[in-house]
This record gives sequence, structure tokens and C-alpha cells, in this order.
Amino acid sequence: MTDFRRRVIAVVRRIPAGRVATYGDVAALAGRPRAWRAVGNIMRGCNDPATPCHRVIGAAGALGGYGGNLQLKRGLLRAEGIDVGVTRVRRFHAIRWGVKSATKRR
DNA sequence: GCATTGACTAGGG
DNA sequence: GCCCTAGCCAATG
Repeated sequence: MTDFRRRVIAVVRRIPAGRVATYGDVAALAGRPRAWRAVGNIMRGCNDPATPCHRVIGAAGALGGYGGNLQLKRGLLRAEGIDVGVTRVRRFHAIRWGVKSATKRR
């Protein structure tokens, strides 16, 4: 468990239920705005049950992966009150979390 | 330690 | 709005 990895996990755990964050947002909050790729990589191997990886989705509202249990991820998100479409989240901007506080610069 | 990969993102067609 | 290309970071082989 590297420092960056645990930091990313901490950020993911900060995501409130019913809200979602993009990989970019998580990376920014973790201190590495340019490491969204690595964030995805970390999520891929996240074995931590306390880490709601399903609340981390793509910038366009795409669910991403979840290792083949993508429909499970959809179910979890829907269970939290999030309207999820077939391939992406609906009302994405409304449920997105962390962007305003992140102050991401480009 | 180098090379490849991947739950990504932004831009152009 | 979807498909392809280029760039970036950490993890893994």
C-alpha cells in the first residue's frame, strides 16, 4: 500500500452516499491532478470493502469498469438514489461531488 | 529498473 | 454525440 494509493482511498471514502466523483476529481483531491490514470489503476485492484469504488465514475458519467460486475455497480448507484442509464449516469452534474472544492486548474 | 498496460481525459473528425 | 489519437501516472510483469 503506497502513500498515494491510501490517499486516493481516503478521498473515495469521503464521497457521500448519493453522490459520485470523477477519476480526475479523486486524483486532484489526492494531490495528483494528472494521475487519473493511476487512480483507475488503483481502483482496479481495490480490495478494500470500505472503499466505495462504485462512486467513482468517468468524467462523462461513464461507469467505467468494476471488473465485470458493472451491473452490480449500477445497482449500488441506483440504490443510493442515483439515476443510472445503461452506459452512464443521468443528471450527472447534479450528483457530482468534489469539483467546486477541488478548484481544478488546467 | 525498463517496458507495457489500464476502471482516464481532452481535443479533433 | 460517437470514434480515434495523444498525453500522463502508478502498478505490474
